[in-house]
Amino acid sequence: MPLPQTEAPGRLQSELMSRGLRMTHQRRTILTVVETAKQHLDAAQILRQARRLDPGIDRVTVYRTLSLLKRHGLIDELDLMHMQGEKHFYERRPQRDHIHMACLRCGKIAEFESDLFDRLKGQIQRECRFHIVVSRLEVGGYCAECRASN
Amino acid sequence: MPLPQTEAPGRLQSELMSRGLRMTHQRRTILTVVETAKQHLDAAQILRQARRLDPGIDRVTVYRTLSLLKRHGLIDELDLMHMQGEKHFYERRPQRDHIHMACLRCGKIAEFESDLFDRLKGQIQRECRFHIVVSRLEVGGYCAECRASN
DNA sequence: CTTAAGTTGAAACCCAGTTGCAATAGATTA
DNA sequence: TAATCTATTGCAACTGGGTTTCAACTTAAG
Ligand SMILES: [Mn+2]
Ligand SMILES: [Mn+2]
Ligand SMILES: [Zn+2]
Ligand SMILES: [Zn+2]
Repeated sequence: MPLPQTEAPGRLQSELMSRGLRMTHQRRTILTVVETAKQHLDAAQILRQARRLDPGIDRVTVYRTLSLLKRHGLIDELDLMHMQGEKHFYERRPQRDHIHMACLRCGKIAEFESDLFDRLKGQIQRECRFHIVVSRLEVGGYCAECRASN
Repeated sequence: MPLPQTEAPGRLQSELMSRGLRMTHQRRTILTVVETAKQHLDAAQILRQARRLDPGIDRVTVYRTLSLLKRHGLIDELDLMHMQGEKHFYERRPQRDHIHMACLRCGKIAEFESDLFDRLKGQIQRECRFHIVVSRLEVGGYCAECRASN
């Protein structure tokens, strides 16, 4: 069952519309999936979720929409240490960047915001005269639980 | 022409041998390539270089050796923002971690060591009780030259 | 030298992501 | 509202980076 077009646009959607991009039914669906995701989703998961709202949607449209969102800086692409396969994960770009920690034993992903991280980016921009558009800090290791139960 | 086996072993090589791993001719060749690389190389580049020393070497052996080195923490795997294709790049793990900056316009890769980065990792280990095994900070943006000539 | 386990190359395979193209659907204009 | 123009879509074929399988071959130990 297609989404009603009366649906209130989310932030991603209004962001794209304000940039003069065509708002298609498929895009609206994919944006909704990304916007309401509770964890980091890969392209296949996004496709599956999107198909529950609009069964006709094709995976190529998911990939195209993800690149569009990436190009516009509205989502971030993550590797999450490529713990199984080479796929990438996506999340709405947050107001403030965060770090991703991937446990190499249990696979759990944790997030962490840090003032030190913000300062580090500031240092890079100043000392390297490098204008940062996107940044990704991912660490792999062992979480507290996995270290305990060992 | 195969490398003479009298060749003095590099750090990677002696590290692997000290861990009781079999030192084959192919591994020696690949280790030499990685060890003497002047830039970040992807698997295909490593294969090409290795074949110049030992033409019979197969790409599957390159991939297997790279995973071996990764598993032993002797090399780091980088995305470098996946600026063309989905390939990965490799470098010998340095004594001190560094940050990679990829210019989205000219493609240049710069490296940067920072005390703030070391402190940030310390903070993560302490405050998140997360034992870091590997860390990767990559930023994409615009280098000084590209910002000037625009 | 013999032996046993680890490693190799070749070929087939896998999977995430991309490309080409004709049909379709947004947005704009009249 | 209808015509128009152009961006977007779905499908199918394709690409590229990396992996699996397995028989033949090395390596290191004894
Ligand atoms: Mn990657
Ligand atoms: Mn996140
Ligand atoms: Zn864990
Ligand atoms: Zn540049």
